[in-house]
Amino acid sequence: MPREIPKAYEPQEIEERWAKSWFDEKLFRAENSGDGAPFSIALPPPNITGSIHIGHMLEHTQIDMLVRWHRMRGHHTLWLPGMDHAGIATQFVVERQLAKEKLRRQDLGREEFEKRVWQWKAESGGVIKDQMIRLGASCDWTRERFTLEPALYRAVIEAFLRLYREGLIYRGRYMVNWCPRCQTAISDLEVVHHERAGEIWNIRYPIAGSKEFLVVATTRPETMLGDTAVAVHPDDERYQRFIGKSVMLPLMNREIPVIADTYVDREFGTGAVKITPAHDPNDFEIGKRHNLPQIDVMTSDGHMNEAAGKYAGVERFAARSRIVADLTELGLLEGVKEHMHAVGVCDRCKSIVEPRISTQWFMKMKPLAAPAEKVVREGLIEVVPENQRTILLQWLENIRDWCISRQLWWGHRIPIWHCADCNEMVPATDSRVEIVEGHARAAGVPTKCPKCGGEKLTQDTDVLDTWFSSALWPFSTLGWPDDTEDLRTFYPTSLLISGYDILFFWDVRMIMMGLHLSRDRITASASMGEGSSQRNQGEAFRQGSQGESVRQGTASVVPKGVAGSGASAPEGALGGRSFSSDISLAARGALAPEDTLASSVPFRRLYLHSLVRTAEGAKMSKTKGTGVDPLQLTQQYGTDALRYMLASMAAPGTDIALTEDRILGARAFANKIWNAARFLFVNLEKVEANGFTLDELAAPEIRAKAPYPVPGEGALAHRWIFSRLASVAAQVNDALENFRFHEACQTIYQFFWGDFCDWYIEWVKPQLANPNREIAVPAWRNIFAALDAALRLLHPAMPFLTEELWHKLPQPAAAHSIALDKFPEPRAEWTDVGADDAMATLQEIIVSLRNIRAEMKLDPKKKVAADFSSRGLTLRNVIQENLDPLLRLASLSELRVSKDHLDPKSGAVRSTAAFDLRIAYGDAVDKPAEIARLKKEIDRLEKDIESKQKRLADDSFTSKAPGHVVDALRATLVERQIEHRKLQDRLNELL
RNA sequence: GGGCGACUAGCUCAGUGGUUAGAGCGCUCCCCUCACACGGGAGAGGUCCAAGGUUCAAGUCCUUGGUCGCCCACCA
Repeated sequence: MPREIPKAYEPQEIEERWAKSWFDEKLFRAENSGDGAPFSIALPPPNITGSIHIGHMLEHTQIDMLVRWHRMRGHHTLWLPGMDHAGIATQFVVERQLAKEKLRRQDLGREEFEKRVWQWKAESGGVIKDQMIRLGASCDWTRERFTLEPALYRAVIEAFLRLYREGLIYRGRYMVNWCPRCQTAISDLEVVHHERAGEIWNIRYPIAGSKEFLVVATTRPETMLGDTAVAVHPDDERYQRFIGKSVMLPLMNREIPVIADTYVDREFGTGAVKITPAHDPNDFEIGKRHNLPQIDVMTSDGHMNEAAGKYAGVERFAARSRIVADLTELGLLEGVKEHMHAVGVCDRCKSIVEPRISTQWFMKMKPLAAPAEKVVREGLIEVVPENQRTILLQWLENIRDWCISRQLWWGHRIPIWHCADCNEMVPATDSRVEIVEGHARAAGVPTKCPKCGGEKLTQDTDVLDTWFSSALWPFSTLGWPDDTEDLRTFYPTSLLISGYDILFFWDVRMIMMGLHLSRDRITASASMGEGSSQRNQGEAFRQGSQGESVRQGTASVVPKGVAGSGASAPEGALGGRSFSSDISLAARGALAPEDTLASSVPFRRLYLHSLVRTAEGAKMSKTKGTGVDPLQLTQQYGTDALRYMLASMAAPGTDIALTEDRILGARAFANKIWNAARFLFVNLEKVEANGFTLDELAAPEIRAKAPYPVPGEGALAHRWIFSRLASVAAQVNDALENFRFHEACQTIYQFFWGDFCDWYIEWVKPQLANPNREIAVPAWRNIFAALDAALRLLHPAMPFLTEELWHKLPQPAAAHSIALDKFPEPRAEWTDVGADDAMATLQEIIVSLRNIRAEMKLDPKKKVAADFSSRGLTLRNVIQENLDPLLRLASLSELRVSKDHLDPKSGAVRSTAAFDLRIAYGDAVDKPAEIARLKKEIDRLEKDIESKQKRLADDSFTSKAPGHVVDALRATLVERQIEHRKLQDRLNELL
């Protein structure tokens, strides 16, 4: 065992060594954990694009603490890691790289481009994994998954096909959010709104065949080129006479009708609205109601198209300026005002999003939301903190259909083929995948159109939103759709820990998909893609929009083909895209039975952790340079310190502002732990000379039998520290059970630094050097056992340091790691109320004596005599029994114990209700200072006594408050009165 | 427009109706005592944003207001 322990804790070498060892040994394989109840948790898969940031580290620290805690408590524990292909984000990164070579992805072509992305993934996709390993995440890396790997690709196809057959996925032409930079549709959630000062223009639209105008207001003049109507409120008296007439659309010279629609707000602007059904969600709806044509005036990259007449080819914002200028010239611009409004931008590239009509794939959300709502409402998924539960439920109530198709090349390609002859949509025959050049693609390629027999089938070019595959993560990673051992063992997962910022993107969608899909698995006997669902799925979708039985087996089903697509699709995308729900409440009542729901939730508990912010409270941002690199902090302060700092600040529901002094504090703590252990080993060397061996003092079987009785004066501290251990273990268990990481940290911190170091070690130091084996051996045994327990308590938060120190203690030959050791149990037989009380009193006495010394400015090295007085015989006995440590810790030469009055004139006195202490004045007596102190104290006590007396005099208090509260108050009052009298007497004697 | 959160010591934050509201850092004084100066000891420091209300009892629950922050939202 290495004995050269450096004075200051140097984490770097230790951490790197253990991180590598844990990984190489596959220490955290689920198979290495205990055989208790399963505890499973899926890592929120980081995007392959990035590197670990401090937010990941917070998340991983919290997950890791719980995972390690469960593992140490013997649970069959799995933390399943993996990465997300992050479609749009990754494509964005690789496109940027291409741009440096002056290339666009179109120049490469789809296949080449995909190769480039894979290549890039091979180079940089492993960064996060390496970082996680380095930071000590105790994942089962043998089960690592990637959303685009074959097995998960297959799960995605399977999920798509099922949902498609059920009519829950449909295709149609609707208003979507279009990013002209990324050139793809994006979901509502990927549009972020920024309040901006823009302009609103008032434009005159001449009434056809008249000199009058209708003035409309717009913030986007360029869209006017696609106007197909002007709308007014039907009851608006100003415009009644124009309804049914038409106006001449300026610049385009197109005659468009004036229509009446109650959507129009008479109070806003001029009360007349231009209607552009192809470029505005509301106008889209109005357009449908009034059968207006939809004129798309833009290209996919944000330029005006040929429908824009002379503006064709002009970039959208350039067109805006030109149109405003042209209107001005024509005298048709009535005015322009500054106007605050929310501009939607692409979450990824920050381009202004263009609402646009396009043919996309959508998922009906209402039918999926109903069961999700039920499980959350009924607590089958527990959401912490509580307010996030409300937010989640509100979002589910207002859910709208999800645009799941992306015009990207990096992702899961939609498993639908289009017939060139009749436009029929033909789904993949099954969910099989084949590996081509190392990567998966759908293998169930249909060869013949079932409708027209045509053989010219081409696969849909769109890919699925990244979040579609993420939504399957908890079960796809465990082998779904196959009925695997892992799925049976670890699904539903026990817990999901995620940031609240992806609650809607991910967490909720997992709940919906999990409830809908996870129950139907393919048994091992069935071949890939040919299984069928065995269990009754419940009736949820029997009464779905198609009004027919849609829940059927996996591959045996004749595809429903166009169900839910085209004209028969539910109304609207944006705006009205709210799936006019015919899943009624009655249908909700026919949801699957509780136990089935309970066994198909993706996770039983959901904990939304806080976000890390800068010291100023702003969101961290790489572009602003306010992001913090956790690996750099790790280099500087140590991983354990950083982990501890993050955990100690992770109070549920509040964001974390990162400050350096907290990290310094955590580093000091790590150092403290290191040095406490160092103390033991350094001193052990000294006694080894006397024939002691580490094994006899600290072998596992020796530690197991602690505490050992220590004869004579030293017994108390030993009884007390084990009593503390029991209580601390219970508190930590309780805190971790409730995600109160900060509380767990604080409890351990106070135990280790305060109880273990400041009191216990100081108390028993002389015993360890005692030549009498009868004393030294049990003392050593106890302190090693206590240290060992403390390390195990600390391990979930500070894995490296504790692993290192644990290995310095003798461990069973088979033991690999503290991570597989047991978490300390709150052992009832360790609880010792008598020791707790006695110790508390002794501590109080010692602190009081030190206080007197400090106030008297006595030389710290000089030992002085003191007097102790108490009427309590028990207390006096406690003093006598512990006189030796007491004298030492209070730096006294002697303590005279009596029950006599202590004269304050000859020394400085401190009193509690139970005892008095006095240290005789030496040369200098600062009487005025003592009198001032007494007066202040008396004043405080008087106020306190008064308030207590008042409350006790109140009948309503004594009659209504619980008895123990009243009794406690009475008891305290008596104590205060005694203290007060003592102080008053002393003051009188001094005056 | 809706919703959520925060406001407690100089700073950053805990605080789960019930004795005298806590921690870390910082500050003051003392100590380089043989594990640790990333240390030890002793202190100072708070009308818990404001005003009402509920309650025997409010930092804690309710209402209103203020300041700051965040999320959601199709008012041109």
